[in-house]
Amino acid sequence: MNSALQTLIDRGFIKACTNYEGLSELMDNESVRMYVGVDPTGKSLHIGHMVPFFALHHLQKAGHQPIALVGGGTTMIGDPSGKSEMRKMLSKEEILSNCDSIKSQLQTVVDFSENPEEGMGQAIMLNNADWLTELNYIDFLREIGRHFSVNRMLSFEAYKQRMERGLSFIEFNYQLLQSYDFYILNKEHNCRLQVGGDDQWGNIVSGVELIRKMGGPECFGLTFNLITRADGHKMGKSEKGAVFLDPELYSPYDFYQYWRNVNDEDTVKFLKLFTFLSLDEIAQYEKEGVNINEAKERLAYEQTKIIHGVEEADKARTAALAFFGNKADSVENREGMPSLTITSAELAGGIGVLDLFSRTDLAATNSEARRLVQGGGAWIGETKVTDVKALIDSSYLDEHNELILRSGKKRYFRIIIEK
RNA sequence: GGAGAGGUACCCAAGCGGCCAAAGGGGGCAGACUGUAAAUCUGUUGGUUAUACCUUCGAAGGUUCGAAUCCUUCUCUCUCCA
Repeated sequence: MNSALQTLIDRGFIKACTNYEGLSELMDNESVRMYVGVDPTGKSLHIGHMVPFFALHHLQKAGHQPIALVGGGTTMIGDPSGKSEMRKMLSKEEILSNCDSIKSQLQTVVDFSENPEEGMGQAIMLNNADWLTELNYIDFLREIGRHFSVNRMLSFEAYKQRMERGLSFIEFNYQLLQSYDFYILNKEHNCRLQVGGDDQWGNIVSGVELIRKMGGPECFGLTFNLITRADGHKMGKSEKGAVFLDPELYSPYDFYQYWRNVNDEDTVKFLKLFTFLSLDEIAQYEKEGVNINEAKERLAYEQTKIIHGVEEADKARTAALAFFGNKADSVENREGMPSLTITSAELAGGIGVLDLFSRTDLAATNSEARRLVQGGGAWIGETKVTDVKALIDSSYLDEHNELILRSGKKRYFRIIIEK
């Protein structure tokens, strides 16, 4: 088996492949161009989107050439999946701006630079709007549509389920468009492999078949396991919704905490999938008697480092250690914490607890803050606040002239006082 | 085009004239237990200047002392038939 492919298998990425032997041979013989699709429906990706890109990272390192294909064209018609959701018809401008931010996020894992390191493959980013928007319906049906059998499409698992609940014509066409993408990428860029989540299996296979029917070379499809959590929750979802990569939407501190708090059973699995640590190194954490919390700290640190950079990772880690590890909580250690600045004049006048908490991320509204106080989960420093009418003034300041608000045991927020 | 069934809070889902800010479950938050884990148990879960008030049950009108509940129109979704 090809060593790069073997790496993906060992790390737990792979679910299925259209032809292991063929792909392995191809990868042994040449630098393979491969693609994965991503829809620019939002400003930020979340960690669930990243699995295929982590896989691409390993393949790029082995000298293969990743293509990130943003679905600018497919997004134009809106994604109809999810029955209660309104179709998102994004403007071209929105899509373009989304593409930009998505690219910068992908750059943390895949190297798109012009001159990648020695031995690494060249990565590029393309947008399927470039060819999809020009399509002529009649031509498309004549050349592409005739290769698809409705009977066969309906036999795919993805559609079977939708037959129960209803399936719009537009959604039914996704498979054709995605297959066409693969066909174009093969023709124009010599792309031989498409990778994606397991839910993409049907679409990927039909792309491979389309290329064959159109007289192209044998192409390959590779899908990755849908990542699940041991507790059955959806990967990448948290109390705040999706765990976004954008620091504006999900602070690096919270991001670190998300990984720090994964299930015991998931820890090693996630180390393999979401970090670049060698398997040997990860094996250290699997040994009997190893403190599972060390593994989780490592996971959180490595993952934060990849997405937000060393600096943010360090800050998040020191902040976390300061509050959970009983280390001296110097001001530097608080840097990674979400914070808010208020003036000393305002504080001197006294601020109601509810008001103060609702201005932080700890409570969205006054009522939520009230519940928190009444439930006994609101803290300022080491003082539990139990009176909803309490006025917070400078007497609450700690030795660093700051306020550290806390919701329960885990969520912290730092109030910085401006003179 | 015809017939029927529906649109309820973050999600699923009860309610079918006042006791409804709306049962139950999921999810979230907090408390207990812990290892910043899981499981379990308890509380809580529209908003506000808070023993009261305001806005919510697809949209707009109407009946009524009083509507998520009844009537009219509109709109969207689904199922069956053509």
